[in-house]
Amino acid sequence: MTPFTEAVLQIILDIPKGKVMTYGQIAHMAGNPNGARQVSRILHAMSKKYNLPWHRVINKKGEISLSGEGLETQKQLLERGGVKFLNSKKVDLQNIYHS
DNA sequence: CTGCTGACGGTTC
DNA sequence: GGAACCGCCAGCA
Repeated sequence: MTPFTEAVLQIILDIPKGKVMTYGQIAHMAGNPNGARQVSRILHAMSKKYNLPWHRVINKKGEISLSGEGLETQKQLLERGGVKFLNSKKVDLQNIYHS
């Protein structure tokens, strides 16, 4: 477990309900400005072992990067938290959390 | 240990 | 405005 991974997990857990963050933002805050991709890897791997709110993480366009059922699951979870959607994939950019 | 993959993002055509 | 390319490096077989 690298410090980067830990930081990423912390940040994700720290995202307030009803807000979302982009991979790039998280990576940058975790101390790795170019580690957006690693964030996605961490999400995938760690959400199985830990109970992570992975659904609060989206790409920079403000869209959900998944498709099919994953997309619907994420959408449901976000809407349940009060996040508004502009369309089936895109999240309202005002819901993006920045500290 | 080695190599491949990828829930991304910035830059360059 | 949009497609293509490249760098980044943590997991996993």
